[in-house]
Amino acid sequence: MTDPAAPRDGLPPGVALAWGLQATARRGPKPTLSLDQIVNAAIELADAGGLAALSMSKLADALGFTTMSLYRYVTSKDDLLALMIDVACGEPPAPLLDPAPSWREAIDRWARAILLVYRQHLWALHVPISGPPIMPHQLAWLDALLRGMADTGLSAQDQLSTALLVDGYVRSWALLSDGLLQAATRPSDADAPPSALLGALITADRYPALAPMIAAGEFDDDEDDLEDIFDFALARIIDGVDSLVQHQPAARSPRPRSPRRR
Amino acid sequence: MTDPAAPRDGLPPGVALAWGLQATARRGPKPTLSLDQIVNAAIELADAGGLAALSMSKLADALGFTTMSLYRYVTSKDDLLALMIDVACGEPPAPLLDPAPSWREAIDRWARAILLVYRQHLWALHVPISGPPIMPHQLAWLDALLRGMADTGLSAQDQLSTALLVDGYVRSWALLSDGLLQAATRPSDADAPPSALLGALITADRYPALAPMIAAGEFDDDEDDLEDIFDFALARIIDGVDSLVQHQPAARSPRPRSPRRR
DNA sequence: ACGAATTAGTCTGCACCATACGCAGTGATA
DNA sequence: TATCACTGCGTATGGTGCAGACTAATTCGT
Repeated sequence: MTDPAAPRDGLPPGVALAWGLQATARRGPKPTLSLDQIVNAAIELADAGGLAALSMSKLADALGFTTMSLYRYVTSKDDLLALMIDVACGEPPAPLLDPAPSWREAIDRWARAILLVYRQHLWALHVPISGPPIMPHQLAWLDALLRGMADTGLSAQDQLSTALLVDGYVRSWALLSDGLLQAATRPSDADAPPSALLGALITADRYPALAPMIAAGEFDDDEDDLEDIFDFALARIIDGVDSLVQHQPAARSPRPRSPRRR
Repeated sequence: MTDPAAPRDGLPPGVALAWGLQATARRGPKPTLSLDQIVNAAIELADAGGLAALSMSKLADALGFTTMSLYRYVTSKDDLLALMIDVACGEPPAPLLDPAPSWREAIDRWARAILLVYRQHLWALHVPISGPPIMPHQLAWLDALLRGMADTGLSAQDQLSTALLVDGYVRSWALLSDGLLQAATRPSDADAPPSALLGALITADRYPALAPMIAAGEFDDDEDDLEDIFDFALARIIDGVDSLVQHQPAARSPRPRSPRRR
């Protein structure tokens, strides 16, 4: 309880730091390190080599300090990860905050913008979610998306649900597409062989719908195909929202919230 | 290269095992363990305590063997994880394979069925994706979904993209909803306080769209709200596919594949 | 029937991990 | 000036995945 990162009531340790509310210390030697340095160096390491490449000792080495000195700034590695995610998200780019020609366009732009972020910091998606988003930058992104949906006429709940849908798909897509690309650009030790061998295993009687597609080569995706898949899915999501918007013009409440208990 | 798990050309080690093509060994003492035992015990451990609770030594302890004995059956922990995922998926339940009244219904049922699986084996979603799905049960699930979409009239590529969309959203939803529920059912050390404190931090000038929603309590989700969110998103996805099906009745090819290079 | 070949499980050891704890020095405050 | 909160470091603990040598069991070729 003597760490400098215990500033306010109830808040989880890292969260308070991210909002910049630490009771600035006075006594003692000036810190030669700073939280910013640490977090940025950690992001650099994780960007380069994934979460596996980020250990407290490697991070300390990169900064020229010993492992344990980091714990003066961060209460645990999980804490550090939370801060890293928030910094890595960054502020939503300015064009996203300008009013878009339509909410369809707004969602589309938002999804593509955050996909870039996720791709750049893929490790962030591997950090387990431990609660609702409460970090400033995450909320800023969410706010940007909600602003774009303002003129859909949807209820607040539906807007939130839509935001979760869009973000959720982008996240899983970022993970999947990276896995596919990485597999495709590997030394080929397990590239062509499976394609042939699997063709023999995926028989039409066990996989009646899949087998013909494999045989037709629909699985041999290159990078452009992957982009097509994302475009397709995003368009489907937006169409799905659109069909709701069209059919429920204004002041709708077709999905009443379950009555509040307690 | 002397392990019994090196069966066929090119295939990654675990994959071959999952398809059941190991060159059955002859000489030497009879194995007292079996791959099934190991994988099932590992799944049990992971189900109970997450991926963090699964270490080779804990697994060996649970089976009453030493750590290293496991490596006679499995070439690496990653290998084990791949096998675990395949077994944990299991065969798609029978009702999913019966023809549904409509493809809309088929997608809906499939998504809810696989959500149950993901919820039961959440750890599986934390294992990084390392390539296209090539395990038998994963492909069986994919095939089941594709069968349900057969009468959409969509191209094979669009069907695949749709499948990826549905699965991708379910995955991210399983992860998120678990995180939210876990946070909500925690000892309350960080439950009520943030809600109040964050309200003060999330100001209307920095978060113009979000702040009113927070103030209105749209964020205080209970379990039923979470189900509503999933229902909503799934309906949006299906609607989005529907709008494409409606506008492109048959034999469509509006999204030409990018021309094959190489 | 017997030795050779092959395999199952164990043991030891290595490199690495997060982090608890205590200590030395620093430097602003009383 | 004396205090003492604070920074940064060293050491230590108990964990991880896994390489490699070793023992004992089993089966094949002869």
